[in-house]
Amino acid sequence: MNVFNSLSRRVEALEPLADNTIRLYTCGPTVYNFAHIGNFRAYTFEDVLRRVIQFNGMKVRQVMNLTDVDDKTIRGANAQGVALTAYTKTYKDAFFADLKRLNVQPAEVYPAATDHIPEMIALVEKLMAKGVAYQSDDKSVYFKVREFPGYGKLAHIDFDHQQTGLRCAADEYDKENVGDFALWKAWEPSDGPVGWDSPWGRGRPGWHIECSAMSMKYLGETFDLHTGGIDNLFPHHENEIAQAEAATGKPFVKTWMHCAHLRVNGEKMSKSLGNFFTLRDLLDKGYTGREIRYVLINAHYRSGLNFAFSALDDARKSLARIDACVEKVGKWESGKAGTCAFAQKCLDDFTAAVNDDLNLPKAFAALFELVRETNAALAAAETAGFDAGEVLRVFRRMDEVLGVIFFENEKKAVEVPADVQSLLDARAAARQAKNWAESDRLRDVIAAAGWLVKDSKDGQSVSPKQ
RNA sequence: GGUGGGAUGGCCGAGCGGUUAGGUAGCGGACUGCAAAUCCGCUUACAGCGGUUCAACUCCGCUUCCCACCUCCA
Repeated sequence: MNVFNSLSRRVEALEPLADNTIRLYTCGPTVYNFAHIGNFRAYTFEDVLRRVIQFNGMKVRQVMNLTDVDDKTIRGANAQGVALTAYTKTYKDAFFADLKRLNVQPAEVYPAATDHIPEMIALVEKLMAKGVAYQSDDKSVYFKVREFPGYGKLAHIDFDHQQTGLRCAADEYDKENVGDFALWKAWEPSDGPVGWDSPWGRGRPGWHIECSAMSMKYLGETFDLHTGGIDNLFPHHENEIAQAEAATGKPFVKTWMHCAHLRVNGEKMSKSLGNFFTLRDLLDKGYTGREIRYVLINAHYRSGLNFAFSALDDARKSLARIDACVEKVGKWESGKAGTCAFAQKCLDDFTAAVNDDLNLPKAFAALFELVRETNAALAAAETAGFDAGEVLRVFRRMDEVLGVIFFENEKKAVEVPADVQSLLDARAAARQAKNWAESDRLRDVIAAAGWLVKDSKDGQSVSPKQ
């Protein structure tokens, strides 16, 4: 399995540092609002990543943090006059519900920042002791970027040739150097009741320290893999490296992976453009989690993904075609047991694709090749004699990574209502009598009731109209 | 100003120095009482201008346009 490492900027083999287990830290949500589909591109990318690792016979220990204390959560809680924990709980619960709708496998650990304040304070103390952090006149504690020689190695930025403060007010804080970042933020009146006591006075942790403290707690001081959206590469991940490596003197993370942004109709998603969608927005429009997942994972994670509703419509049709094929294979009982050459070929192509830096579009091409070959073989049933069980096994194997074929939590069992069933019975009788006019009329009636009738040699079948 | 990534057929979206990506849409045919589904075939795209090469969508240069990051947005 090969992946692109943002640190080396090369495709490298991903091999566990220990125990045949990939220790994976994935930057999670700030729980101040419902997550949007851009966020979910990152989470589905990480889900596919962990699935491919497992597909290759390795184990995964994934940690995803929940940032439940920062400017936005504090502002939101205080604006509503509720406790921070009560405010964030709504969005934590919503987040997990959304992940489930997208068939994202749960991480092994979901640590919340507010449950790890002591660990963060301990890490800051360590950095103070090493002389790479200082408390300024504003009582906040900052990391001294100049004291960490490797600063910029992830983002590949040469800070001697940067114009800083172009986008952000540089005079906002009382820092020695504009690049220095907050490890501990001193309490301010606007924080209201939110705050923790520390050796530096009341305050709260900086954002970056949370990930360094929690990742090292659950994964060790050096671990395999750390991921997030490309926007996290700098400064967040750069700062995590600085904090962790300055504290431990050891390499922090071996491999970094970042996914590109999602755009909507070619533009950055933003509320002012009116193209800002939460998962809930799309579900309300009638799209399913399965269809959304299909769209999100059907582009290479390092390429910008241009999201459009037409893509969801295409996804619906593509999935229906896969479903139809899988259903037919499931019903097909071939006498021939053993191997299936075309299925094996498709699985080989699929495996090569996912192991080539998670090339999901290519993997899907292998899946559709299997669909096409299978349909062709089924159409030529008498002479085919392939092993249907083998084909089904390959579909299942592929779905270990894709998670869109056997999407059980949304492929609800189809129950035909009694009134539709009686119409079907009447239609069957009409067809028996070759009364085509009545047969067609009943088909229309059934269609009006929301069901699609198909005729075949074996009689009629119905499925809910999409 | 600095850095990085892009511009592929109606739409989405891979890829590689010469061999079909794939999906969806469209067209024609087979099958079907008619549909639907399925199968077969077709429609042969790589921003523009130069250059390298026997051969470039794929390498190099320039131009145009887009996106991201440059200190707390996945």
